[in-house]
Amino acid sequence: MKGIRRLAQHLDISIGTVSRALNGKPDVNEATRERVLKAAAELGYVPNQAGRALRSGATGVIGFMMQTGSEITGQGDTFFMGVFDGVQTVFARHQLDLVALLCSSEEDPEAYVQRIVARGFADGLIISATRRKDPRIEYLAQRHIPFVALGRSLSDAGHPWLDLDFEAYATAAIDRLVARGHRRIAISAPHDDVNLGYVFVEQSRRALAARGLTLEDDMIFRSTPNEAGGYDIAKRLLQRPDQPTAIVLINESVSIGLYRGLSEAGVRPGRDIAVIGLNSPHATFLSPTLTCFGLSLRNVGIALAEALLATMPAYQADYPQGTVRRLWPFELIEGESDDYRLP
Amino acid sequence: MKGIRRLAQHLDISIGTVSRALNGKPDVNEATRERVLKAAAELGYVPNQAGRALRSGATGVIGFMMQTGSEITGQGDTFFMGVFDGVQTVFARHQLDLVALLCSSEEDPEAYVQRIVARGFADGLIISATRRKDPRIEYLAQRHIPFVALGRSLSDAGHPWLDLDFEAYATAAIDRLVARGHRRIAISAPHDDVNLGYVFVEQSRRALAARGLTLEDDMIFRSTPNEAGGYDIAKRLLQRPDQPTAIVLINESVSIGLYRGLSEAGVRPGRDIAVIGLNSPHATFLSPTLTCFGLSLRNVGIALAEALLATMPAYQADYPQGTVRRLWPFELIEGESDDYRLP
DNA sequence: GGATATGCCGTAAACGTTTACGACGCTATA
DNA sequence: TATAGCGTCGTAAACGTTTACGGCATATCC
Repeated sequence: MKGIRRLAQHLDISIGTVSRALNGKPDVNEATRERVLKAAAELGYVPNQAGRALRSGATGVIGFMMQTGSEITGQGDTFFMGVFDGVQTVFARHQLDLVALLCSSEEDPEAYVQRIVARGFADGLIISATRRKDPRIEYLAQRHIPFVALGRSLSDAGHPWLDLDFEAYATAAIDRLVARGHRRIAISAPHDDVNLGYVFVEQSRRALAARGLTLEDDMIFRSTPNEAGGYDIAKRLLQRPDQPTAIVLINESVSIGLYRGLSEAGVRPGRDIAVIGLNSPHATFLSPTLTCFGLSLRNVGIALAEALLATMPAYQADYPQGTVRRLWPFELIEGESDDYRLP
Repeated sequence: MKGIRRLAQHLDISIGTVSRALNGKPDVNEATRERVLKAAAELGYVPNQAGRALRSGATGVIGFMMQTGSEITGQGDTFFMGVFDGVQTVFARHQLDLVALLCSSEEDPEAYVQRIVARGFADGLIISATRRKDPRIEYLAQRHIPFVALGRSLSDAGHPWLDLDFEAYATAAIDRLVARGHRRIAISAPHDDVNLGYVFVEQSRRALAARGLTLEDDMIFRSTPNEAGGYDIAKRLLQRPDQPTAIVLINESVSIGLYRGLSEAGVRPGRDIAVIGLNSPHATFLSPTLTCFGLSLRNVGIALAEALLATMPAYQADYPQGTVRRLWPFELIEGESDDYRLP
């Protein structure tokens, strides 16, 4: 005898009452409820996931989907760890468990999400690294699976999303550089169709145009979003006859490799070239210090969790209604890397 | 009508036969098996996780347990991403899904693992960041839950484990430094009781003793295993009257902060102090280049997965028997950071 | 005091799948 | 021809939980 039966037998009451007591249903005496909770704790009873899920459809699990694999990663750094931290503080209040769904780079993300959904793996999903056109969104929305996207997309299904305000970042960074006299400003960009890349490139273009400048195509340095990509950018950038005098980076890790590539050529950020990037634990310790934009990943995680729960019937009572679509602002952290000024 | 019933109705055969066909059971005609597989693909049928798990006990999911939370992380970097990559290539062959079980820093790891097991969440577990004495191991072994540990522990339950060879690392690094004339050699260490910290400290002590040197307690710089910890080490190290002339680091990220802290004081690795660390994507791009020890995380992941599957009855036919207990060797990557020599 | 409401609890069906068991038709053997 | 064996398939019971439903007390009302 095991499971809820054992608990019921031990207490000499029916399994129905035990279940109701544990799940906080109304029609159960407070005295017996306490007896049940006490016994459950003593016997270490934990409801079986499969049984519960099969009957009620709820698993008590929220999945955070992320891609793995050598190329795409680089994003996979401490970024997600910070977000997880925030998400979990919210979920803990509802006895929800957060698990990371690791989609291999060899598997199609849409097929993966379909599999997860069909298997009834999680009650809700958080998807990240949204593509400009993202089939996952359409699929989830159509099936009415509760989900929230970290990142916008052209695929609009009236779904909730959160995103970092890369437009504001591009504008602020470029305005700052233009104000310091820069005219030939380069930017970095991912070479896949992840949405933030598009947003960043286009807004950079507009910000430059507003200052009477144009973003030439060869001033867009596409790279893998990791340290090696940054190193590669430095090499390509330095061998150009019309070197840019400043560069704005869209990824946290590329600054590391960029610094290295520049220093090998004796080029020093803040003295010979202006660099603006995004904040991260290791970017913080670059020398010379990186002028960067950052935000509280934990707060993003909290907002992400709340946005998701607001769409789930079982939890939405505790959260403000309405599908949230929210841009999260960056804050400037002044460093030395953009001290380089032109007349 | 949905699920397997729909598929059976569509094919006009019983659900039992459909199930047997899909699961590769012997007593089913090859022709009908093909019909079933074809129809399943067309209708996009995926067996419901809960139903399957409830009946057969198998979920098709392997959990990789890792801690989240601001303090402990720092390990959470690209390290795990590399391991995941290897694990998944093995699991893909068996239609097993890898998910990361994120244990919040506010929850007791043992309670967490008990909850996961009692819920019947996964068929097998990979646990990481093993403690010197780790209650998770005893619990899992006692319940006969298939698992493998990434990291050794004093808690020996005859269980399979893999670990990086930190003894060899300590010995090689210290021998190298001693050969270059160093006598006052410092090491870094975590301040919790994670097993690798203990191993590293003790082996460093032995390696020094073998050279007639002693590891003074105040030459052990305990810190958080991240960039900030490295920065802190630099500050503490520099204000000492009897500054060490060399330091060996046990973590991948601390080198970043250490470099920064040293450079602020005008101390340059390889010229004024010798530094040896562990390899990582960002350590690779430090300047001056870091002399470090590294290995293929992907291969570690592959070995980890194979070690786990070898203990699971459903899969062990494909893998060599015997519980694996294996140390993984580091390889030296020579850099400039330990060029500093003493007479 | 009878009818009605209320609080609490037990019963049993249902969720979707796997699998032990038995049934059926066919072939091979005696 | 009778029997045994084999290949294939359908039937139905289980897995552990939740929950609709009904039943039994006790309290409340006229």
